[in-house]
Amino acid sequence: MGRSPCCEKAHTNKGAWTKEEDERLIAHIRAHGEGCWRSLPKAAGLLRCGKSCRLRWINYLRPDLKRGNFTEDEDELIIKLHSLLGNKWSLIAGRLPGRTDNEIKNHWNTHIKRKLLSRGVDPTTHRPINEHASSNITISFERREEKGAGFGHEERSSSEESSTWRQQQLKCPDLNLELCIGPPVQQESLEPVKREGTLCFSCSLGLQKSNECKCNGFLCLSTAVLDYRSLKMN
DNA sequence: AATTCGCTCAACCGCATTAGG
DNA sequence: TCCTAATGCGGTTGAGCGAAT
Repeated sequence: MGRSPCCEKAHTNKGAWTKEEDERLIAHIRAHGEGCWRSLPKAAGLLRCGKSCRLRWINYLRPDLKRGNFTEDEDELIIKLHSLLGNKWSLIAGRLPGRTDNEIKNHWNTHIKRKLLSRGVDPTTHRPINEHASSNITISFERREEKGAGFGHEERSSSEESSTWRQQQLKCPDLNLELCIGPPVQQESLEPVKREGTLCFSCSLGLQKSNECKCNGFLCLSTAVLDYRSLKMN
């Protein structure tokens, strides 16, 4: 019979939030903290569904939101993160303090996409536009020595599928798109400075590999290789 | 002044994932 | 281990606004 609706649609408000609703939500969260969104509307005296309350709080009412225009640095960071993570807006937002996934997604769709196109870069693949017009490119995230057992291929059990994979390899024999991300080449990487309270990229994604991680700075990919299989596992 | 057009962004929807019994 | 409810996420929509005609 399918899943029951997240709320009683007949008795909930929709559309723009009023000032009074905002105030009720803020007051309730200040008093009781975040969480238990399902029961929050009733407890706060709001005729909204829990999802709507959560979204309103996260995207608009949270006190730590930055708001305002994105800086050039933020734009470039979003572009870099998007080239690594794709449309994983919540992960990208995790690297931009004070910005929400919704805000970044909107900014990407309205500004950054256009910016990249004007540079002649495909916003989806992050490759020059005239390059991919001639061929379809399959990006492999696996390490060479793990072919056949790595991320994206563990389900390839049948011989038919593996031969398809071999054919793809034959089509592009010189194409090696192993994703290997190194730490940024900066002065800082030559003279590591310990920044307290900052997490490396892996840690912030929950990929920390305990003894290897030093968390020395921004986007320091501790193992120098972002293992996408771990991303999938986590 | 009225209308149209394009842009922005808050909010919604549906699916995926996670947590708990 | 399975099932259900709750939460999270990404794609999409549409109201509101300013600029252009």
